[in-house]
Amino acid sequence: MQENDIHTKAGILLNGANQRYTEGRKRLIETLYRSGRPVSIHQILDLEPDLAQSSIYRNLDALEQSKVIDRIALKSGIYYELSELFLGHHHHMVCLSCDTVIDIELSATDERVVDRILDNTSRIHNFVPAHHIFDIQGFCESCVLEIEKEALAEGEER
Amino acid sequence: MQENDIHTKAGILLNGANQRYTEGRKRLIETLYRSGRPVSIHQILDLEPDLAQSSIYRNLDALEQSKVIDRIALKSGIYYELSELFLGHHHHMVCLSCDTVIDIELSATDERVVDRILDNTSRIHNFVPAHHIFDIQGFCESCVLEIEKEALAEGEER
DNA sequence: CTCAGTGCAAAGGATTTGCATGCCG
DNA sequence: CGGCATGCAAATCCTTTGCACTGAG
Repeated sequence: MQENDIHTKAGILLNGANQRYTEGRKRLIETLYRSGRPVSIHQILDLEPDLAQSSIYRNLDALEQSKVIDRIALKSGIYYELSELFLGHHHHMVCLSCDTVIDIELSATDERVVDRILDNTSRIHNFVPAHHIFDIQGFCESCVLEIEKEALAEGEER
Repeated sequence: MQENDIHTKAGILLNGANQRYTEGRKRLIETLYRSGRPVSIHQILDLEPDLAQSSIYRNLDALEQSKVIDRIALKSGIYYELSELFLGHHHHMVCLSCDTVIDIELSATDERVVDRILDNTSRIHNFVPAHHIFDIQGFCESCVLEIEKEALAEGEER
């Protein structure tokens, strides 16, 4: 999706929720768009040093409620990204070493399988399903290389 | 697993991590065991009013590092429960209305399917997988009844 | 114009830390 | 005993709130 389309769509979503599309909100959306992956609150505050912190918090709330962005809870904290209305349905891979989060997509088949499991399991427990979270935790390529290098260095010491 | 066995096993795990099995830690484990579901930090603080807050935080950390308990990050906050070493591998169903979290198990077949998807997806992205999180978000039975009741009442008003 | 959004500063909560004391091993 | 764990209070960090001012519609 083009950056222009994003702003148009975000404007419509905000309007529909009786919210204005202000400069500060536009900035946040651009930051999320450019990052291309979930961004932690800490990172957002760093990336937007000249927006008031209080406005950032308030705007993230407004954008979340208007369904422009999604809030993601991970062990390493809260992250935000453009909502699935922009990015489509997807999942996350979280590196347990460096806390980086990347978006991934399952094949259509796998996604269908996950959906079926979701429905069956929900039915068993009289639960009305809304979403599923299927996140993979592990170690990203660069951290694995890092870890292997350290292991090697340790081995040589002995 | 019996309560006695839990304490024995917890003691071994703590010992292995050079940690003592103190009264305060025992209390926390009992609270988690009795709850039978993930418990939020807020709830833990409420349930243990005569333990110092700082000790609770420190002990939750110590227990997590010793793999006695698991920390779970959800949109509604941080939760703790006995680790999978005690409860076995399982997943969570989170009610978006009342924030209750319950443990669920997938059938062996479904679990195998999820594992296969996990492995394939990780391989594509050069990622070394450690765990997967497959949590279901939706509305629990009692909240659905509640919501339906309200909808009905609204309908009658008109 | 008018009201929602902003910035600033202060309040409020949650979590962490320092230090003297207690208790597990 | 010796050192880790505890309790208390203070410090710190994160997030929310109040209020006067600005800008979007």
